[in-house]
Amino acid sequence: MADNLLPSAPTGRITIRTVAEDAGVSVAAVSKVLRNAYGVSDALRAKVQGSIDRLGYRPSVAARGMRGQTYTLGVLLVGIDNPFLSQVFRGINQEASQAGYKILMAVGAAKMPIEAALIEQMIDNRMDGIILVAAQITGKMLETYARQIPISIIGHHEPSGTTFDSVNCDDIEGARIAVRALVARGYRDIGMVSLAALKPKDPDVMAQREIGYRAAMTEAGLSDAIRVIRFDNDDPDRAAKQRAWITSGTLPRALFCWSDLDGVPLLNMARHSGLRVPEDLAIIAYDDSPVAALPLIDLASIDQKGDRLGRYATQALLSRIAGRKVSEHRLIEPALSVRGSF
Amino acid sequence: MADNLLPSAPTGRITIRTVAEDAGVSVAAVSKVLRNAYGVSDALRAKVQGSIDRLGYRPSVAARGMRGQTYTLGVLLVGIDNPFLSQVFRGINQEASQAGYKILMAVGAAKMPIEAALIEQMIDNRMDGIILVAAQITGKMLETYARQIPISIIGHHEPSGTTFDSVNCDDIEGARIAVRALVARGYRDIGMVSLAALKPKDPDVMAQREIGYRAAMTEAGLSDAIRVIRFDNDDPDRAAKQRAWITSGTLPRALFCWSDLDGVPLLNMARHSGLRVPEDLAIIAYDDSPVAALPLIDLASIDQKGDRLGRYATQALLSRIAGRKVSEHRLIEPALSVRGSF
DNA sequence: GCGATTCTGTGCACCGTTCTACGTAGAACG
DNA sequence: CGTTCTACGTAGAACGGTGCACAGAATCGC
Repeated sequence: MADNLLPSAPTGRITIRTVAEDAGVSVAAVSKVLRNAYGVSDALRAKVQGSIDRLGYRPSVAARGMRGQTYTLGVLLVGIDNPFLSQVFRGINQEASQAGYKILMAVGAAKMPIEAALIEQMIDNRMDGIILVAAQITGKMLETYARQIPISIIGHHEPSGTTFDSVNCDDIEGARIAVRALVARGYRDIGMVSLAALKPKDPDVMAQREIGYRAAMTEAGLSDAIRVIRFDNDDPDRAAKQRAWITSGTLPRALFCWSDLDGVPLLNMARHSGLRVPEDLAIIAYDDSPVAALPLIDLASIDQKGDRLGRYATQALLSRIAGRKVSEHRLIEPALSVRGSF
Repeated sequence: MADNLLPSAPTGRITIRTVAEDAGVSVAAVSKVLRNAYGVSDALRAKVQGSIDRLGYRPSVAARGMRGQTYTLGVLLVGIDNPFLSQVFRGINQEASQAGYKILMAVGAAKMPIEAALIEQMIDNRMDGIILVAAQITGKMLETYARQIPISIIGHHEPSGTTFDSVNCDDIEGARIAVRALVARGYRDIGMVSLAALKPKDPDVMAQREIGYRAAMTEAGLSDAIRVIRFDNDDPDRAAKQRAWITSGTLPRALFCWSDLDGVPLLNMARHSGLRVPEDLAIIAYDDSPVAALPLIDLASIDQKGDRLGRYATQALLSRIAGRKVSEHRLIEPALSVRGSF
């Protein structure tokens, strides 16, 4: 069909060869300067650097990727519309750029096959390492990929993993903090709002928060009041079902919600349907997103310290790339942002 | 038995050579199958495809990038925490994956030098094309980059540009719609909240919205009431200044706000400080983000149809990659999401 | 029946780097 | 003054694909 291949290359690309010629040295010498490799005199370095600057040369990542490093990290996010993720991303970006690494990211829609394809894409693109943020990918596939490329993961509790590193906020403790705070205010009938999980996997942050919730309830002698309400993330009638539940009259007195993503809408529905928060319904959610902090919302929430998660995960990845062989699993402490919703 | 006489190490990565050996054909033949190139019989294609599937072969993007296409598009977003952008991204993703293209994205923090560096990075990474979303980059640099790589841009009004394509929501019209809606309800004293711009550039969406605001006010015979209030995006005391303004008693009766990003907080501050919306202050903002639709917020907003912007921009980019030479500048119509805030 | 014209598949020269192995000049050594 | 070090620089083979030029087989036209 379209064989009108017009070679629109007016100016030949500036390659390492152009630079070498310009500086009157060998290609290998330029490469050495580029990589700060051993065996370059100051005179040669200056000469080459001069040519590089003058010509505005930039090495081709593609060509680099065929033999050496690309100095690029891949970041796989579950979604793009979650403000918690943007905190994490900020942390990653900061740490990576400081170390002279570039970031390319992809968005995985919380579906395993899509995530797998994206990870493979990153491997194909010869990234030096990958950071997975709250990915759905399971332990087995994770191990497989981690053998092919350094991986650092956020939001996946699997401290037994040996081929990858992880950084997490202590989700069990986060849930505990929330429940304890509610108990301290005198609430007894405390339910938890979670996602539907066909097979709740331990590594999942959600599972951890449920564990924390149950533990804290039991510790407070409230094991009889334990109640987990689930809303399927893929359900098209999700909002309607939440609304129906809020107005059903069967609500617990207080709610611990897995995320602001549900917490904010639930609080909205409650107030809108005439319930007073916290007088009729107390809520503490998770993620401490900016929306939760709005005066009209004023939703208490557990702060996961996303930027710190991002920074630590990047540090771990870089040290793994640098050669570390043993895996590292770090846990940071969450905190409650107290607001008027409980 | 099958001792490998050829240098293809059994342990090494599965390359095009491995596949060729396995299928008993030449490397060139495999490459042809990969690229759907001309001159391949069905028999050969089937044989090669079989080997590819069996071996789980995936071509190296880096190697491809050195000669041919990478089938990867770069997306540069201004930020990650803006819900409007996630709509756009969804549209891009949908259209690109349908055409067999992969997406890699980067985030530019609305700073020109950072954006420039990221664009260069994408060129270095041999992306087939780039989509810029609401980038700050100016016309001149844009032209320069567009000569090196196909570029399609969203949120940048410059229909005179010949080297790149653009897709925009009609921002002048969007502002007009908002002002007209306010006028129709009887409001006269209508102010606009905008960003601080040292030198307001025409291509900027903000400038366009201001033009629309002024035009609509003039058309309604309200040119005397024209009033633009600016808040610098980089000001650390931004929130405090907004709060001070809201409580200053010098507010206009109605507000057209450049984005929900400011509209939602302003509405919050207003209600929180005792003002009734819309009885004391009417507001229409821009972007129609999910937060605006929350019952407790209920903020009227101009819908930019982000996913359609994303889809069109991707289509334009792909057709440009396919060989189109003349540039294409498309404009789509915004719409008002009516809510209780005015 | 024979040259001309498709149709298929192959060989090989790239693409722009990195990296190993090696050559060479000058300094240090005995 | 010859020999060994050391430091610097170079040549050339990868890396994993693409795509041009071409050869051999099959089909066609007359």
